[in-house]
Amino acid sequence: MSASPELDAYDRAILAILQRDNTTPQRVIGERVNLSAPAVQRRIRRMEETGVIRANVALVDPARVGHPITIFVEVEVESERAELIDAAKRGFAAVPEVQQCYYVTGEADFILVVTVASMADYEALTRRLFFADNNVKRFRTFVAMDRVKVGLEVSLA
Amino acid sequence: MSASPELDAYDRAILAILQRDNTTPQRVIGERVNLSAPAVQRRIRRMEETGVIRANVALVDPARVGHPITIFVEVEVESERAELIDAAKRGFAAVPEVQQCYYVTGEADFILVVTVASMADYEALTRRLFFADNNVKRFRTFVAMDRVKVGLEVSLA
DNA sequence: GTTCCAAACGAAACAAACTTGCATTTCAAC
DNA sequence: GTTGAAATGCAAGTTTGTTTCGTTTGGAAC
Repeated sequence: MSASPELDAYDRAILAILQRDNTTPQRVIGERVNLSAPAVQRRIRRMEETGVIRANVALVDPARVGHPITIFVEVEVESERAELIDAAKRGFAAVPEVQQCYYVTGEADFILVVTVASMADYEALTRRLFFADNNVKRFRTFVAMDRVKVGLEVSLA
Repeated sequence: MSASPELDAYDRAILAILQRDNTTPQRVIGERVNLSAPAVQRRIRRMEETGVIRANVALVDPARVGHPITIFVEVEVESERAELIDAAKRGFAAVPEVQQCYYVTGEADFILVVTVASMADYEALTRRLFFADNNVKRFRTFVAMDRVKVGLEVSLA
């Protein structure tokens, strides 16, 4: 899971395809990158084992499963004592509505991406998550009007 | 792609599995949700056709492909004229390093998630993206120290 | 309660994709 | 050149995905 045996151009080409559609048959991938299907398969397996590929998932449209609202939250904490920060990380990560959580530098300490069914639900969430937590000094809310670009694709250029 | 024939408990159970691992065999899914493999298959295909499932992708660890730095950027524009906003959307979305882009309400107009190889690269990106654009009034940078929770999973509770 | 229809289901046959074993090739170090 | 480790392609074998088809289910109209 740790060794980084260096990715070559084949690996990158395969990743570029899988990042967009991991249902692409290995035979087709092989044709596009000029390798046989077994070679492709072995490279994929190796990248999965070494953690280059972290997961294979279906991307679901939040609006179609009852979460039409996406919200960004900047959270500022009172104390940055390590154990309090760790507790905050665990707390945020455990909430299903919190889709993403980052610990950041700058004018905020955490940035969260949240999906909810309604603003009322968001309001209830802020109560549970921020107002009930003594270590949260302040938070700022940004409601997404347009999800211009959504994904976790990484540039391989 | 538009009709919403309402998802039932089976569909949700299937989605919950696919959101975490879309390589799970249909038979296994069937066993877990109490359906036959063909039934599972038909439901998945329907959800793909109707857009509930937007894509099937491999999630790649950015650090392992040369992009160890994740950055949030709040962008504030001068004018919110529709055509300028649309131009900004297209411009941001076209940049490979811009992994996510949202048009938001609040103290900023856009929030970007960017992955880069180095701060020097980020500096170069800001030059191209913000300083060269007359409509960008100001931007704020938040560098991720810890990617506490990363994903696009949607709560189905 | 019965009839009818459309939608969804399961079992089995079928097709496609994945996986493994093995001989060959590649390439760098000697 | 020779050697050895690593990767490759081919072909066989296995698993998974897909289609067919007859049956069941769940309503709506009667």
